[in-house]
Amino acid sequence: MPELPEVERAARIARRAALGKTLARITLLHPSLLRRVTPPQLHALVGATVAGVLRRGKHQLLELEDGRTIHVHFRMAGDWHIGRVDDDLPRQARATLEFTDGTRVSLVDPRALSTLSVHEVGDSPLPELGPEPSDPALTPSSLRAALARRNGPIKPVLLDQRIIAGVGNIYASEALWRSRISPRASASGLRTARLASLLAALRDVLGPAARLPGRYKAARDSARIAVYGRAGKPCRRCSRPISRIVQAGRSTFFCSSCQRS
DNA sequence: CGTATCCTGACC
DNA sequence: GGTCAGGATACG
Repeated sequence: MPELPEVERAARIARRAALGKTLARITLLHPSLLRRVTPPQLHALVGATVAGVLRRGKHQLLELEDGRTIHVHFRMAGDWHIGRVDDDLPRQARATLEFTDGTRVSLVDPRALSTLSVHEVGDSPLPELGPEPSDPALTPSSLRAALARRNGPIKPVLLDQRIIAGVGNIYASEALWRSRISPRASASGLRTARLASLLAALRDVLGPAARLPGRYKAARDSARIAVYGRAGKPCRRCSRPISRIVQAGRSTFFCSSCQRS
């Protein structure tokens, strides 16, 4: 499920469910969650109140009034499910956050790759991340500078969260298709004009949360996914078949006819 | 740089 | 049974 637009939506849902509420109980339902958090850390959260729910890239931060932070990353398949403490647990619930008002926020994840960690005051919960797509300081020339020392093809580099936070495998392919740039084009070789169109395409395809402040985009066409998963089907621009290749272990979909290096 | 790894489920 | 999966990281 989750790239930036889906995580943005999830963070909103969590915010509506949890903001201002006080934790009554946190339960881990799958041992994979123990990779980043200990039961004592979780028990110590009881009684804390959620002061804010933020998204940064694909990361979610539940900021507590006392300055601690709960960090959640959905990885490939995580999502929130909101319910009440006496509801049946959703299938594949991996952790639950229960609040004193009876709200239950469940982390559901069929693959159990999601991570949850607790950070004390002064302990930064986030890894090194590039700018948000919506950051006005992100410009074609700043992007060019960020790519200057990168050797390989552009598509895998776009997945590096230190370049632009929140770009994932689907929308990387989509943005390259929209800007007619080959996924195999050299990252450091792209000139500012082409990066301007790539950046515009990324902001467009990543949805409202990725747009520059104050800019609207009217139509959310159903053709938002133009290439991903469409190997062999006709390109929506030139009708030639879409190709699938593997780069850095991930699928890339593109049109070898109208996307050029 | 590429590859393996963490997990489970869907699909061929 | 094998392959693939919208992510990230640890390795060689």
